[in-house]
Amino acid sequence: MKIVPAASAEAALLAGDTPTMRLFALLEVVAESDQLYSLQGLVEATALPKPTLHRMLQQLEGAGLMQRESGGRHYGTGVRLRRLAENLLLNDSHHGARHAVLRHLVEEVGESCNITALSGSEVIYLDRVETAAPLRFHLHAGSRVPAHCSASGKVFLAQMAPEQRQRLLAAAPLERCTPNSLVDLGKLEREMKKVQREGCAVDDEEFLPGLLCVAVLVPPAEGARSNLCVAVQAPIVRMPAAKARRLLPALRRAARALREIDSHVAPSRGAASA
Amino acid sequence: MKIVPAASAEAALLAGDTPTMRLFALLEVVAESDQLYSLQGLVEATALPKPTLHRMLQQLEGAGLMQRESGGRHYGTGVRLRRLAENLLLNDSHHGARHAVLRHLVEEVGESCNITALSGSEVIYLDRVETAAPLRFHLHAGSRVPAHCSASGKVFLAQMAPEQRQRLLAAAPLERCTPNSLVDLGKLEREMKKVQREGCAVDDEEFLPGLLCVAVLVPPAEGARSNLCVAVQAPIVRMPAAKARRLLPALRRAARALREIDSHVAPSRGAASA
DNA sequence: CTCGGTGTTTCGTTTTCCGGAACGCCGGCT
DNA sequence: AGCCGGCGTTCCGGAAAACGAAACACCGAG
Repeated sequence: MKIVPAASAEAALLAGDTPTMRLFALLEVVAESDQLYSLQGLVEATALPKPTLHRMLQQLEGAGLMQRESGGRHYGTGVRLRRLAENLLLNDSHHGARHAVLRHLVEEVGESCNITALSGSEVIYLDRVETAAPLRFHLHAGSRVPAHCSASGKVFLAQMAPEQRQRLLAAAPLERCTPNSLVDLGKLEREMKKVQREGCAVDDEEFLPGLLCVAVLVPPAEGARSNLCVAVQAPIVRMPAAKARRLLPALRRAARALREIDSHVAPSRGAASA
Repeated sequence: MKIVPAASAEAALLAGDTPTMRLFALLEVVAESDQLYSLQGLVEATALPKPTLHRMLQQLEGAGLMQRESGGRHYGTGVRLRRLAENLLLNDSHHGARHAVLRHLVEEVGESCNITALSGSEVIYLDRVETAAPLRFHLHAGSRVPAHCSASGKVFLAQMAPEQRQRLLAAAPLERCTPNSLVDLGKLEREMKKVQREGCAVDDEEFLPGLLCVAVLVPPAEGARSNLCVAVQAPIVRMPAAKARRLLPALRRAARALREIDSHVAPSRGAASA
């Protein structure tokens, strides 16, 4: 039983289940703000014990991920971390390409769109591009949503074999996010049929009140299954179901474009350097 | 005293004294090349035991630092890691020597300059210093611009392997920001040749009407690639292309200065301070 | 239905991490 | 000077995580 000391009104404590993740969270804290931290400052910002933090910083410094600044009394990000960051952004052309497709789709349909994947029984937002419209939902990339009450989630579920779906859904009681959420296994099963028939799923205020969402699967290679969806999401006042369905062709085009991107993957051995 | 076994042509084994650092090294391996790795592929690339690698990847995936792609058989970098990378580069630029170099450059050439990095298919302004002249474009640090119609973006694209560039550009139709934008793949490819030949890229009203921009790469360590550019940006009425080219020596000096900042950090090992 | 290659799980051992308590250092105050 | 309070650093025994050989599960090809 861990009694977390309530972290005060200040910044939340470091999330972290394993030692490594705590280290990572520490890096995020430092990277997120444009300042140098003293040990004591980090103690206050993270609510971790001082010796622990000291050890972590030592390790990070030794590895070149952080470095001391201004006479050793403060820590900043290190060269190696910067290099990692640069390489990462420079090289992730898969993500870059997907993002481009998404941006183009948003421009075409005029509403916020996102790319999702299933992880366990949750849907992860891999990427998201917002519409320019002033009224919009704020759902950023990286967030997670229960599968049973999201359009993408229902698409993923619908392509599973029934018993696989059962296993996933039976694991935990279906959370009711809104009055519209499908929390009944029977109803959900019928919804699956509908999704299979229509080749798309609609989330009609099942996750958040006022939010309507339509998702289609990025078509898999061949007979296989896919773990990528594209979806459009908008306030229901601006995009009722009827209008959303009219956007389906554009969604499907984007989905096909995304398949193209993911189709060619690297072999085991790296070739890399030109 | 540690004698590293000659690193070989391939990054043979993972350096790492502690479990966390091994994880980090793994991230570096994945971030350094633009490809998706299978578990087996990573076993070959890192010489780590398979179950160990499997556990590491599980942990990273659970934390959102990596994610599975193309049907769960391959791993790529995750949203959270990308966000960390972007934050890092953004915030790190504000204080410190880089900003000073930039300010000095602006003073020298008399026009607004900025430092940029590529993220996916967009260019991010890491830092920017404005000229004092009253007529100027308002483009602040942190904003993003499509790679294909910005000078910095073209520099980044030009250093990529052709197929990587292809993937990035083919994903979505190239947006035409102005009549001058290069939206034709063939033309763009010819432009790449030119950039490689001249060692700099010019954006001649391709992003905003009336805006001319010249960018050079911050030279990478050795044979590697870089994800940093310096560029000067000004109204074309004040800085026509001919005048911009006359500023190239100053730009290159600044670029070299920026490399210096990133390279010599004086860690305990290596010495070799310039 | 075997076989080779891959992804995944198990489990006893080894290594690392954890953080309360205590210590040393320094600058400001009396 | 002497005291004090904040900060960085070190110790060390209990707790937790990582390790990786072996074995298992899965799939498509022969």
